[in-house]
Amino acid sequence: MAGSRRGPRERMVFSAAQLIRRDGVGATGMRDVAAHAEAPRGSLQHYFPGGKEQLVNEAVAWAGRYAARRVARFLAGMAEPTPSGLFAAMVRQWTEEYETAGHLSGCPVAAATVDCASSAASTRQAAATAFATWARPVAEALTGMGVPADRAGSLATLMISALEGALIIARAEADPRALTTVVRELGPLLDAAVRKD
Amino acid sequence: MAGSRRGPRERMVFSAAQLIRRDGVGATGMRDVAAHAEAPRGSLQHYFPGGKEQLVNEAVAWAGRYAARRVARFLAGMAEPTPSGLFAAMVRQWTEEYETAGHLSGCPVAAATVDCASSAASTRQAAATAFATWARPVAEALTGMGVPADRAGSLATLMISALEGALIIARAEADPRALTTVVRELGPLLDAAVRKD
DNA sequence: AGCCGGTTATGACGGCGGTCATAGTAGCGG
DNA sequence: CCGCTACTATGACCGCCGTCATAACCGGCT
Repeated sequence: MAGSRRGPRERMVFSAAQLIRRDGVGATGMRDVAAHAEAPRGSLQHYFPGGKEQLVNEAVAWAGRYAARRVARFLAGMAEPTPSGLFAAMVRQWTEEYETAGHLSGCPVAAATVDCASSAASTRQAAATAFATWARPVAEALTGMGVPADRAGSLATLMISALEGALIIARAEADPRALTTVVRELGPLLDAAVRKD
Repeated sequence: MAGSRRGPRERMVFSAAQLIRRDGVGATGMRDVAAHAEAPRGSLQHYFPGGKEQLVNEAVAWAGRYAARRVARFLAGMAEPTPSGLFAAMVRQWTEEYETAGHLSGCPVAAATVDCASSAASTRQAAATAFATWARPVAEALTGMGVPADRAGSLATLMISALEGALIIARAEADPRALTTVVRELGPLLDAAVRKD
């Protein structure tokens, strides 16, 4: 993985996001993160003097930026972009993971929200900005496809909501069916929002 | 609350669900559950010899049945039921909670999935059946409203997905906006699925 | 060489978690 | 009164976790 080429700090943030999205925040220990990142345990307090909360917050922020980057890459790779195509591409990331890995992991931002929203205000805030970071390029892409500006933001929220919710159901069912279902049902609505002209 | 009239066992299951949906599974201790239920700590191992996993599983199952019961009550209270009306009623439960309590808690099934799907197989299974228990009456209601049978199940999945996802975003933002957004955007699609005749 | 800031290494500490063991109580049929 | 079952009570055990303290490294600079 290209991650091992990065510095130890970024590796730990990356590993934290990976472990959190699989096991949740509570079940992810600092020692686990260091081990997974093949980083020295002593570096944790050096790079993250704010402790676990800081590490989690940075992992969440990293995930938000990563999701936004994915959206940009999807758009660049689509010849004739459509809202449903973008949504399908966003979801495909997880269905592909299921096909290759044989199981489904969740979204670190969702995990952090579920585990920390009521206890750690800073993490809740980090998750909110992560979602915003993710939704912004989606909404911009929609307007670029001809969706009226006043609906683009709402539809972006709907897309991410449906994705996150379906991901949870799919994990519970250990089956990506819910993901493909929301793509199939939501796609037409999204395309119908494109301004005809 | 009517809960104190029930037996201690059911009270503990109820309390577990409440604490889990607020703090997540990892951050919810057995002692906390007993204290919240005003039940003796010693009763935990008596009623739940399977330990925390059993308690969590029962809390998840209870939440699934509760959600299904809510759906039935919504339908009974609606003069002219429509898909969008049902969805709005399902979401309203949380927006109302925000208005009265001033903050948003999550869904215990989602929390259990996020925290346990990759570690406790029985809990993952319990969450899957809870979602199925919830989705079934929704799908049946949709068919009763004239939605073609082959789409009712898919739309029920989409409704629950959008609800769960929006709930996570709303919690992160500490604002129910995402919930109202998905109702507004998804409502028309749901109503459009009703067979015209 | 000597120093020094940025790192890594390691062990200890306090707290809390789930679980177990054991004893206690209350009710009740015999 | 006995014995039995259902339930309650309490404390102890062990392990893990996040955090801190302390010391060692190590490259580069003077």
